[in-house]
Amino acid sequence: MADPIYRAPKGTHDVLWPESARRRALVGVFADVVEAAGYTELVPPMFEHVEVFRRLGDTTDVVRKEMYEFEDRGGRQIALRPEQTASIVRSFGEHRPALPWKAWYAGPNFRYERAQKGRFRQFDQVGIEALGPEDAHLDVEVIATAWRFYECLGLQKVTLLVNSLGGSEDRARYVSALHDHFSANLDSLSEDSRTTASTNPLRVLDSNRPEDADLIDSAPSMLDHLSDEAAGHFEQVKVALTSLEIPFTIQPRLVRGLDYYVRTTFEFTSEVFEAAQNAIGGGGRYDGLAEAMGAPPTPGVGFAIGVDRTLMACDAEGVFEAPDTPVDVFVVDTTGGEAALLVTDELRRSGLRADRSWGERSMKAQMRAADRSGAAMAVIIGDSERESGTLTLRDLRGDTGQESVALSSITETLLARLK
RNA sequence: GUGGCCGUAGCUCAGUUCGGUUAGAGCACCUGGUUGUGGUCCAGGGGGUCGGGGGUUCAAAUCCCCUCGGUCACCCCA
Repeated sequence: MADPIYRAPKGTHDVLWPESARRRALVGVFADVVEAAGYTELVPPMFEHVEVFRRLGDTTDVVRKEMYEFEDRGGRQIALRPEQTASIVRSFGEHRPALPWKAWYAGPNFRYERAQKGRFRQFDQVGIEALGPEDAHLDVEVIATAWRFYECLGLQKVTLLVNSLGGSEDRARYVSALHDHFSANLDSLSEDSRTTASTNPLRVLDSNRPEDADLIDSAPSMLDHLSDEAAGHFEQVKVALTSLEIPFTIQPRLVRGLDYYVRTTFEFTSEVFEAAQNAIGGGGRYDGLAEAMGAPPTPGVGFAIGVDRTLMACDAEGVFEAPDTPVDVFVVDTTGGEAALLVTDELRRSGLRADRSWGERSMKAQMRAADRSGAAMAVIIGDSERESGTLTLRDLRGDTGQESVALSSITETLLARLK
């Protein structure tokens, strides 16, 4: 293939129709689901001061090595957002809305990584964040909202994994226990995991390297290190999920890569994915994040759903196909095009979707274009119509033939025929 | 950042093992068969410096080197 001069940057791609229509439809479904639960849309900027994201934690890879950072012309240190929770919480601190505050968002994020299946440098997420209540039922509302969204798309093979990381003290005690466990057996860990074991032992639990499997299996469980308070919170979450009849699996090794999570964490994976990147959504509680951003200490919980991966899961399950959006009418004009210009304009102003063909093409060619447009009806304007001041209407879907209609009544006739 | 695989028409791919007429097919596109009428059918047509550069050779899509791109996996995450 002759290389085009320019191509989309690595890890990005153009979304052409009909996939573009499908994405828009997905966001539409999402908006319906979350707005039905009282979430309102927040549209944060796509870039922030670098410091906003640094608050997410020094050991978070997303922040440490995957951010698109640059200095703007005013000397400000800016980063394209690698996720949106930080922006939402920053926005919360800036505007101090009344609590509880429930916001949803949709839009692209940017991470400098090597692309692979289901992982891109620019990727869309939809998500919600709820700030204020510490109520375990809020955790469950957030999880349930994601679950209902997947249901609305028609997805059946989604698995919900839940875990509790405990409060910050619990977490610290657990990390130290993990550290001891791994340090005692460093030799049997993979090379990469050895360094991770000292910097961020929790992350080792996420390793996919086969050499690490045994030591991960034998590692102490987070659930044994929960305080009574955290254990109680987690218990409430499990009970409420059960009463909502949302099936879940406890995954004590579910860590997640953003360091701000405490207590409840969860992840949705697709069972039908052949790809390694099988997480289609995830989230959790981040009670310390608002404070870290300089806002009044405010607990929060939320999730992000990956649009690209969710659509891949839909593909794998054969659900949520791209909507077909053909025009209603296609105008064929062999008299030069002025008639088509006027007729399409009139039809469009009356609310009909109308397209036409271009150039001095034969009627055969124009009819072929009409057929391919998917339009239900064709309006034909040739020399004889021009002389008699009429238009010919042809049904393109069935075999009901065609009829002659006065120029002045074309719109009302079409509206009646297309009903 | 590390490793595996792959780059031939707009798309999906033959051809590369063992170098040898003018590089093919299907789909898509255009024109005609049908001087006004689509979808089926038939005929014809346009479109490729075989990702790019260098090398070996009488001769390279085919062999060698470099490079760019894609893809999959690790890391990490959606």
